[in-house]
Amino acid sequence: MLSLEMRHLATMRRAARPTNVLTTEPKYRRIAEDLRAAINNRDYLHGDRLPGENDLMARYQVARMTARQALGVLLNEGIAVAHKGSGIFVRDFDPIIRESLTRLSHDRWARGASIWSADIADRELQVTTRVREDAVPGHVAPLLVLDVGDHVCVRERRFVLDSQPVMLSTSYLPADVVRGSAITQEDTGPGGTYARLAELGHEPTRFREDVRARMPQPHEIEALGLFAFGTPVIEIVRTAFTEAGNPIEVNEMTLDASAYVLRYDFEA
Amino acid sequence: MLSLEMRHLATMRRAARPTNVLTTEPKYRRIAEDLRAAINNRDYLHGDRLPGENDLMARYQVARMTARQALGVLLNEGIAVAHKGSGIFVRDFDPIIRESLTRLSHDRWARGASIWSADIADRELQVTTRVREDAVPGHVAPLLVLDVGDHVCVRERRFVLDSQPVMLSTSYLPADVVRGSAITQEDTGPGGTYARLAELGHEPTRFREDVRARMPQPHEIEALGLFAFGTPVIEIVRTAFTEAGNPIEVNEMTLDASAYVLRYDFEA
DNA sequence: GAGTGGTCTAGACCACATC
DNA sequence: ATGTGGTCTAGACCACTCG
Repeated sequence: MLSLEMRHLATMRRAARPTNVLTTEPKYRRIAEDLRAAINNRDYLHGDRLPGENDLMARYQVARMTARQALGVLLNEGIAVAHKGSGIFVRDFDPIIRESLTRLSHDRWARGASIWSADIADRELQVTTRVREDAVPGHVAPLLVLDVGDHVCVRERRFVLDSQPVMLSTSYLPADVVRGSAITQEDTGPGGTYARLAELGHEPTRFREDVRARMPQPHEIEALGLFAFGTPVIEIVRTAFTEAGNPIEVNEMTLDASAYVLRYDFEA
Repeated sequence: MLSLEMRHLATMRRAARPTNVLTTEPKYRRIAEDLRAAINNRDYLHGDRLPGENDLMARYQVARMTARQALGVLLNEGIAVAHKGSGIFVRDFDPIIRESLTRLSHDRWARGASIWSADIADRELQVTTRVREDAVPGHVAPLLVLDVGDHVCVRERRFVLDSQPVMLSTSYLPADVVRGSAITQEDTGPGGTYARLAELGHEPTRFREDVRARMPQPHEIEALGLFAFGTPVIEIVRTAFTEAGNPIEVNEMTLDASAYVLRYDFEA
């Protein structure tokens, strides 16, 4: 183990940065680099336990806080996850592929199939739904071309796959349009919201998805059961338009980025 | 300020968790919550300086490391950015919208326009390109239906917008196909790589984009000039197929998630 | 019970930015 | 010159997990 440290002391002086002749990386980062290199080198595989705080303190002769800082780097990078009382483990990435274009093809949802069926095959999906009517949020109003104070039907859903929450979804529809339809019920019936909209004469035919990634807020960490560090969320804002080009629904989705790959297929 | 702390001591005992009757949030998190709430409450606006370590130590009567930990939460959430020697500031989000579908429409790139022109209007874009030939990387080989050991033309590009690096792009093409064409040059000529592929009888007509988000690796932090904390990257793997359905190019893109929104428009 | 990560204290020195 | 964040030490107690 000492030889390990000697090697790193030898590589401590690195290529010069702007002003100084010698720039030394902070200790915690060099420790993190070692661990990262070892992981990339397959010394530790998915699920393997990494050296803990005490190991690193002994190996590198540093204080506990410095060892923690080094491990914190890997947690922040999402390369490792901490299990309290047990250790820090290498993380893997085995995502759900979300087929985005074909999912919304007319023949699929018009027949009554869930738009989710293509994505997750035969894995067990549980959905909890809450519906309410409320004033349109400020950031949604312009997307639906509504005025502040106008009311919307708000459908909040939480998707749990194999007992693992994977997505939060909040859908906004003009209250005047959907009032009295099954859209205001928890169960929207066969074909879901879009089939009901079609029956109401507002069939959605064009879609826009705006995708961004960011770090989660605490309530999202809790609702999605994310690890406290290193897991971004993907935010999708989908707007559905009628043939006439009028927006009829806005759906804000928040996805655990460690669980998803979004797939978009299209033609030139 | 004392009253502020008193309020929080009052709300310190929270809704019960699994076993314990009383669960107390760690100090650093309650401090972080205060700051987050203040930001959401518009007490601090984009670019405003937040209370620093010394402020928080005095306000909350905690040690420096605890105050640092609280600020670290906001940095990790990407809500704030640290400027050494100056302070910690509220961050904003003013993204480039990347129009993904129309960008690749045939008439656009066939006419010689850059696929980027639609995205960024008249802002100044600089591209640095490196081209080389190499053995196909293991993770790319199956996408291009190549065997290990087969060679590919590798085009590495770095896009800098208004002196801010925003995207890294690595494109792989079968070496046998593109050898001798302008694709192996830094400047691929009018219409770019796809126009040259068309001339070679391998016109791409179908595209697949797989999108994921993750935390950046150190070399990506450096290459993209990211803040060290709180900024995920978006990874796009685009595969281009010919009319016959054969993959002809794989392009791995890495985007600063704080700089981009991906927009996908499509029809039912 | 021994080991793990999670939180916290009370100091210290440094590089950097601003005035 | 002062204040800022960045790094680091050397302790401590806790809750949790596992054998």
